[in-house]
Amino acid sequence: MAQPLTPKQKEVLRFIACSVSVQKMSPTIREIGRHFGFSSTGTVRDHLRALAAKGYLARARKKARAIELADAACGIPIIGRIAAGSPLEANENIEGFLRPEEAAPLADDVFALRVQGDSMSGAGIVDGDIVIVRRQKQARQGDIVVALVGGEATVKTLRKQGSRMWLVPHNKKYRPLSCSGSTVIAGKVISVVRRYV
Amino acid sequence: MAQPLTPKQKEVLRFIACSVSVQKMSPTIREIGRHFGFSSTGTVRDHLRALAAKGYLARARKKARAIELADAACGIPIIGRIAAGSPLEANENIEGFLRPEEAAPLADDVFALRVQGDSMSGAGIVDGDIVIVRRQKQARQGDIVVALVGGEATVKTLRKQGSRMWLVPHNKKYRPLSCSGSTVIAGKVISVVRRYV
DNA sequence: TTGACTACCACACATTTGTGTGGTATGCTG
DNA sequence: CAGCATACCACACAAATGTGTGGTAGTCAA
Repeated sequence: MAQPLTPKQKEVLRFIACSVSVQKMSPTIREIGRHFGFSSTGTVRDHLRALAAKGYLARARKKARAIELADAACGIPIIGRIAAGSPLEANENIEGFLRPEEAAPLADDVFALRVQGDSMSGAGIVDGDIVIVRRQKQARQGDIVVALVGGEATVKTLRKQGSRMWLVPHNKKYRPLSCSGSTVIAGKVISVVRRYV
Repeated sequence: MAQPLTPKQKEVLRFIACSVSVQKMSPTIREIGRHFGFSSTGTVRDHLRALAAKGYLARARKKARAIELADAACGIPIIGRIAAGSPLEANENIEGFLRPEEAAPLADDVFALRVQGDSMSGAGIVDGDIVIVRRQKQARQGDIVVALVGGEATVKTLRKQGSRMWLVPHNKKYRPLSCSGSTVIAGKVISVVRRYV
C-alpha cells in the first residue's frame, strides 16, 4: 500500500496529482510525456504501470484520461498520535487520508449553512462555521440538526423525552426549545468545516 | 451565472456530477448518451452546449473527458442568512459554494492532524476534530498553530509579547506555555473539519 | 405566422488516445 | 556473470472520442 517510489516516479505522480487538481481531469499519456520531454508514449506507460503496481493509482483500460489516484496520492495524510520525539514527517504516524469529498461530501440532498451566533459553542460549533447538512425530515436522539423554527433556521441537538422533542443548545446562555407543531427538522448536520484566513 | 435549467438539462448535469464523483472522471459524450438512451452523439453535444452557455460547465475543445463543472454544479451551496419565512430551498439565500478542495485543500505542504484533548475547546476545536495544517516555520500573532513541544505536537494560539512568544490554549483548565528554544512551529492551522457519524 | 429554443436522430470524419511490439542503456544484486 | 528493474526510444494500430453537417418535431412568445 505504501511502497516506496523512486524519485522519478514521485515526479510523475506529483505531476498527475497537480494536473487533476488544476485541470480537474487526469492527463493523457501524451500530456505526461510532453511535460517530461519524453518522446515515446511507451515510456509514460511504463511509469504508470510501475505506479499502479505500487498501489498509487488505478487505470481503466482503453479509456481516455482514466487515471484514478489512490488515497495515498490525492488525500491529505491524517496524523493521529505523535510518539514523543518522532518527527511529524514520519510515515508511521499516518492514520489515514482525508479526501476532499469526504470533508465536503457531494450529493443532491446536501447543503451547507453558515452558522450565526454562539448557541452551539459548547459543541465546538461557533459563529461563522459552515455546517454541512443532509436533508432529512427525521433525526435520532442526540443528532445535531438544522430545524426551522418559525421560518428561522437554527442548529441544535435533538433530544427526545417520551413523545416530547427538544432542541437543545450547547451554551448555558440559551434554553432548550420544545418542538411545537410549526417546528420542522430540515436535516442532520453531518460535518463541520471552518476555514481560517 | 445561476440561470435556470430545464428538467432535462438538470438530469444531464446531475448525471455528469455523479459520474465525476463516483468514477473520478467526467463521462464521454457517448457515455452520457448511452445512459439516457440517446442514439446520437449530437444530442448530447447540444445539451452540453446549453449547459455551457448557462455557465454550469466549461469544455476544452478536442479533449477527451474534458467537461469541467462550475462551482454551481459541483459545490455545496452555502446558505448564509435565512430571511424569516423563506424556505431553505430558495435560491436567493445562496451565498456561495463550498468546493471539496476548499474544505480540504490539496497541496504538497499540507497535512492533517487528529486533535486529542480539549485544550482548544474555547475556540471550537474539540477532541477528535481534524485540523488541516500548512507546513511553515513562521506564524503571526493570533494564528492557530501546531507546535512541537518536546517532541509532542500541540495545537495552540500564538501570542507575541515583545520578543516573548506564548502558546495559548483556549480552555481555562490549561495555562499558556512560554516558547523555549526547543519549541518548534510546525505549521499553521488553515482549516478544521469535523465529521459526525 | 415567424422565429427562438428545446430535444431528439443519422452519419461521416479527423483526432486523440491507449496499447502493442521490439529495441537500447544503466545500475544493482545474487 | 546472468537476471532483473529502471528509464528511456521508435513506430504501428485500433479503439475511443469530439466535431461537423443536415435533418425532424414540439413548444412558446412576439
